[in-house]
Order: sequence, then C-alpha cells, then structure tokens
Amino acid sequence: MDRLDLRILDQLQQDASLTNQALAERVGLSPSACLKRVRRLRESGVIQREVAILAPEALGASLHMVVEVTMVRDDRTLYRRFTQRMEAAPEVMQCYQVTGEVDFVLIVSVADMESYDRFCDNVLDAGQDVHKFRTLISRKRTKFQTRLPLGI
Amino acid sequence: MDRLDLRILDQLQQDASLTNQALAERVGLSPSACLKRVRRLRESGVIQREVAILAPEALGASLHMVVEVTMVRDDRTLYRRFTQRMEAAPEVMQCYQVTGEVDFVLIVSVADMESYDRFCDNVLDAGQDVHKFRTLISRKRTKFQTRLPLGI
DNA sequence: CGTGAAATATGTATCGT
DNA sequence: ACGATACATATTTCACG
Repeated sequence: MDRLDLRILDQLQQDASLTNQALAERVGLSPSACLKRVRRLRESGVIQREVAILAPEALGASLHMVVEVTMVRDDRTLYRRFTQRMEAAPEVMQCYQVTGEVDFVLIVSVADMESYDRFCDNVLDAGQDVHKFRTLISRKRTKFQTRLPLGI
Repeated sequence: MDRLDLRILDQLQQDASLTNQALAERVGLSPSACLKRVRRLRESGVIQREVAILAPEALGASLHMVVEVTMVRDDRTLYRRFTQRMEAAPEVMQCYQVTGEVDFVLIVSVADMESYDRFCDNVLDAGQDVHKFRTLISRKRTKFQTRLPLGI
C-alpha cells in the first residue's frame, strides 16, 4: 500500500460518490489503473464498505447516549455473550471494550426516552451479565466523522 | 418522506455503492423515479454524504480512546470554543455534549500512545478550558456501525 | 500503467396515470 | 405530483500494448 493508495483512500473517506474518473484525475492516475487499485483495496478489506451517512435529526433518531457498562465479573465467555448481544441490537451504534473501572462503552441511538428504557430492559439487562451501567445523555452530537487520519 | 424513501435510505445506509438500477429494483421503482428520490434526499440533507468505511487495523490507526471531559466552568462561550477545537482536530472522530458530572465525551482515534499524549497536550490542554479528563483506553472496538434504525 | 472500444449506468425529456 | 419508457450522454470495464 503506497502513497497513491492512501490518497485514494482519503478521497473515498470524504466522498465515496466520486466517479472513478474524477477520483483518477484527483490522484493522478488513469481511470483503469485507479479502478484496479480501488478493487484491490475493497477485496483486501481495507475498504470495508461504502455507506450513506444520514442526518439523525431528519429521521427521529436524534437521541444519542453514551453508556458505561460494568460486568458482574471478568469472564471471557460472559464478555463474548455481551458483545454478541450488542452486535445484534440495532440501537447500539458502537461498542468499545475498555480498560479500567468500566468494561464497555456503548454509543446508542434511539428515537426517544421510552425507546431507551425499552433498550435497557430488553438488551442491557437481558443477560444477567451486567452489574451496573451509567448513562450519559447527549444533549448534542457536535462532531461525527468516519474519516481516519491517514497521515499523508 | 414516505415508505419508499425510507427503504431507499436503509439500502444506502448499508451499501452506497449500489448502482441506481440495482437500488431501483430492490425498492420496486423504475431507475428514473428512484434517481429522482435519491437526488431529493441528497439535496434536502437527509443523505448528508456517502463515505468509504476503512479498516482501522489496516491503517495503523487502531487505538481508540473514550475521553470524558469536564470543563473548568459552565459557560456557553467556553463550550463553543471547545467544540470548535474538537471540530478542527482530525483525531477526534466524535464529540458528544452530555448532561451530568461530565460535560463532553470524545471518541478519539490515534496510531499509538505517543500520538495520544501529543493530542492531550496540543488539543485537550491547549485552551485552559478543560478542568480534568478521564481516558478509557479501548482494547477492542467490537462494533462500529453508521446505520441508524429507521423502523421499517 | 495507459489506450481505446464495448458493455453498463446515469440523467433527461416526454408521456401517461 | 409521481412513475414509466426511451433515448442521449457519461462512466465503467476489459483486452491489449
């Protein structure tokens, strides 16, 4: 993966709707050479997928929560079951396993408080594996980006 | 925004590289009708942008931090300056303004601990507005999705 | 990696409901 | 106002140099 690949990736991180022609021009390649690289980057898994980012406010999913989860005990099997449950829950946008007093941090998106209450009952408390959790209610998501710093 | 728009959005949330033809077929519209809707959804800002999601591990940006920030005092101007600083920092992927004992939660992506130390010095501590912060080091990001639950 | 031609997709105009 | 069909334009894709 060379400088050209990194430039391609950085462009696509910002705008994946670019045509291959326009992308090729920006990075200084012919369309065919550029396409070959993009395909290789997709197949190798560096480009995981291409997605549309929607405005949460326009869709009634504008309530974001940061949830700090502490497990009942430190146990691999318990952790695996928990992460699988989070994987299956559509409200859970992100799940980080962290070090320290807390075991997991979740980013959860819901329409309203009732939906969040249901989430707590049906997903968080459903496994007898969560000892306690603390919810930080987000009044405002002031930044949301998916662009990783590639250092180029 | 009707059921058809929601189906279009949910498809594009999952895969924005779908051709308009394939998308039209999936939602049961003619290509031209589908394209009109997609264009409208883009122009109205419901579709904010289309981006490539990259594998952080493949790019040496695999260290994720959850940072809880407490400000020196509750002050609108201070908050605005802080959010602007976070907006400008490429390491800050997300910034949530939250209620409770903590004022902000950040999701930060860096290559290594040295980069994170530099970030703390040059960005977090640079404004004399942060009273204290707590870093939760992520050992593993077990889920990362951008797909909002649209309830369809 | 680049060129050029065939295959495909996008975008537009027009008509019908 | 919205969707379908058909046509013109643009893009993708592949064989070859």
